[in-house]
Amino acid sequence: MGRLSRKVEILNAASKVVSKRGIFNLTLDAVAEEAGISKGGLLYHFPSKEALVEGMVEHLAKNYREKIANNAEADENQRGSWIRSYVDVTFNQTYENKDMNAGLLAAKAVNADLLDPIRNLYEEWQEHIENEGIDPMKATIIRLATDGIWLAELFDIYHIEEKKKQEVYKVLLKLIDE
Amino acid sequence: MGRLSRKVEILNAASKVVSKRGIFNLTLDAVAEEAGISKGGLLYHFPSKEALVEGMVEHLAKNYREKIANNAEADENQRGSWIRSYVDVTFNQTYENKDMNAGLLAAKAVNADLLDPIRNLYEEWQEHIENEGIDPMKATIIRLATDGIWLAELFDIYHIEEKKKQEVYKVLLKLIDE
DNA sequence: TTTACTATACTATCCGGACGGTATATATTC
DNA sequence: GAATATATACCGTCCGGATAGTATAGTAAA
Repeated sequence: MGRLSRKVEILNAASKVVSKRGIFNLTLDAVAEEAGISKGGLLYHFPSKEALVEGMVEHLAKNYREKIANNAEADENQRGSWIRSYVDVTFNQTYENKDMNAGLLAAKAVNADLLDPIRNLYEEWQEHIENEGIDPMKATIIRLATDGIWLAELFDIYHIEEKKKQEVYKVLLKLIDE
Repeated sequence: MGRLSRKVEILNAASKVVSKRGIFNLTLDAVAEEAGISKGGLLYHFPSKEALVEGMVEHLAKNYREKIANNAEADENQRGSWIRSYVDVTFNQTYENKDMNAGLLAAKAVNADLLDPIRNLYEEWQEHIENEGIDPMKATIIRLATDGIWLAELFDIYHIEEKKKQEVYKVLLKLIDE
């Protein structure tokens, strides 16, 4: 297997379509074209649009879960490693964040039940964050503030200057260790 | 004018459709039915779907702006009145919050430029929050944490227990006055 | 009679998904 | 090893239904 599986390629294409062209252009034709496959081929792998979105959410939940977990494990300081990892990953806007947003929007649009894997993720993280030696309330507030950044970026609502964003980032990290 | 203007009724109906049935069901027919009007009547008031969504966003931005401002003015304590108002309104989940979410999602889906009034609102509030006697960084973090609650409720992603939510609320309010 | 509003009928486009095929690889049987 | 069968992966067309938007004729009130 020298390349990503076709399924994963399709899922990435779907995220790309949403990110670049919006939910209303998440059509089977558009995804097929972006993935370089025919519509028939797409439907072979995902028998319906809903199945496609389901796949998107599951895939991104898996990726994100691993990313945060690996990041937390790599931290030499155990205390607060999960909340630190969460803050890190959210602030370091990567392509995964975009995929996350695309998946969230797609699931919310197609069928809110498809958000379940994200709900599970959210609760898992909260569980970790509240049980790693940091005052739970403080940890929760740091987490929520991080989610606030996420909201602003999801809707591109608040053009926070990079410098200011980095300051917030630093303050949140410092708060963890106080 | 003993009743709301027809336009406003239509805008409320549109928000309701999005809240109850999702973005993909924000169709002219569905909005017309929800508003108790014909499709022709709807198109008389809003000549296109985009115009309708534009109307939604402008209307909710106006309402929200007034609501936060009134709340801030009614506060006997000047210091921190805006951030307090912002936290209050966001935590007290009202129908306006639902409308806000519906409008955000609709604008994001139809044409992200339509989010401009929200961008303006966001920056206005930030301006107030950073200049009312509270340490700007602290105020920003409180605001972001509040937005985190907003994100969770927008996607119904985190089933925070009401009790816990109220604790967070209280802690944020207390932080303002520290 | 103008303005504000409503209703109905219709058009053109788009989209999900079904479907009939094709190509290739691997087993199985004789 | 030739012939037959089966599974997997993929392609491109077609169709019914939904939807945005148009055209037009009407009503109520000021």
